[in-house]
Amino acid sequence: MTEKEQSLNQTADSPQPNEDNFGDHSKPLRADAKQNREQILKAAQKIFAEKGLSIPISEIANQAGVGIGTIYRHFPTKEALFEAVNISYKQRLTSEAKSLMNHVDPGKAFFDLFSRVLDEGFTNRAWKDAFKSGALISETANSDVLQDFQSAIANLLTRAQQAKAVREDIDVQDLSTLLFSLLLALEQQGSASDIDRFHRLVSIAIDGLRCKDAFNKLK
Amino acid sequence: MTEKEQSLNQTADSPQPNEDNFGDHSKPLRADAKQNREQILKAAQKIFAEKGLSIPISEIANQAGVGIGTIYRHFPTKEALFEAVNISYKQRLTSEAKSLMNHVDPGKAFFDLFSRVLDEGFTNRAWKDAFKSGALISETANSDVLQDFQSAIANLLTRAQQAKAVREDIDVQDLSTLLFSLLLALEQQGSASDIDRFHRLVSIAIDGLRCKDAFNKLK
DNA sequence: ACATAAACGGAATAACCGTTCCCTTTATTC
DNA sequence: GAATAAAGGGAACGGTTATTCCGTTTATGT
Repeated sequence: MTEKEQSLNQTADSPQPNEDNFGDHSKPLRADAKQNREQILKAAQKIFAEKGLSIPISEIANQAGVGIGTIYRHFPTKEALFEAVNISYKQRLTSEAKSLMNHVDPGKAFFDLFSRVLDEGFTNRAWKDAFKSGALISETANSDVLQDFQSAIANLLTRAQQAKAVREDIDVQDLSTLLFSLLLALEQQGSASDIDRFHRLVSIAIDGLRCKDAFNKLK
Repeated sequence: MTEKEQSLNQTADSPQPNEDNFGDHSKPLRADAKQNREQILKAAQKIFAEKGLSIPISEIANQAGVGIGTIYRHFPTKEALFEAVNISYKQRLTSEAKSLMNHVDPGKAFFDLFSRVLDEGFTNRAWKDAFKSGALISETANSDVLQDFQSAIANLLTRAQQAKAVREDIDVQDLSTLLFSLLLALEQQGSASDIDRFHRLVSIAIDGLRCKDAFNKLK
């Protein structure tokens, strides 16, 4: 659906104004360009967080005070812009995950991260959409950040499982799916005082994840 | 987004060919009309179940062997068609719920229904979309069927809670949200052998829903 | 068979958006 | 303060659908 008509109106020598500096860092940007790029990212961050991936590009352009063309000068597609915005979230959570890795209680460390990811999603719609579009689970580019994120989580999970704090039959994929599903849950549901409901859901998930050995020992 | 331009191209006396017999049962349908209506419902049921709410209407028209116009003669909007299809799912599950209401073990009865709803969603995309569009939780029309469904579930839940099989701090809304979230989980994720993953998820949810008293008693 | 209202079909309409194109504006360099 | 290449803006394009409109076909009653 994206790779259809490549070289249609491309009369073999036109200057190809776009698809230039997207890998970026090739040439220093002009002063105004750099500023606009930042405005765009800021606006995108705000609007994606509020309304999710589905808003029209034009809305971001408005908010940023630039034209649509300017956005496309800086980012080849809407998705690329979205990705750019999401990288920072991923980095933040990754660093939180890493700092939790040395926690004395592997179970607590794991469930802390679990809650953090969900809390982020509760207030940040872009984060949910990132999960939805698979941006956190598989996919293409920015694999450095993504892999970091993945392996940090995997590490916490494994340690928690070894400590018998988390049931052993699940893997990172299960975890992603579970997170994904909880994040989506509140998407289109009533919005108001749902924080209580949300916490109850999280609590159910956490109890469900717990290793039953802890209880079995009591017998 | 749906109530915008009402009477724009409406020159005050045009015959309004549509919006006639949608409340229906007013006049007996012509023989071929009745047959087509059934074909449409059958096709819609199949295609919605396979591909969800997002397929174009034209695809249903093809499958049913009728023109687009015919569909709109019978159903005022795409959503109305979707709703018509979904009513039967709701009715089926409602009757299952009712038959579980007298089960000796309220806990088992509740978790059986819980699993049934999820299994349905696992193979029926329309069912997921129904949840997504809120069709099972709040909303407008067909309130008879919906209320039946809701109260049947509420009943099972309450009984299970009274029997200390399910934690007492949740309500039907929580339950809906949880179901909703699990149904959505597998939507855009890998598809192949996901049934195992799905069952693990369900198992997590069920364990999380259990009343902790059962374990506490062991102390 | 015929008349006629009901039902059909599907081209045309309308609205929405991502992306491109190209003309205009501006930062930078000398 | 020109010259010029980079950057900006936003109208226009193209694709996708839901929905409408109206000329054609058909079931039904007589």
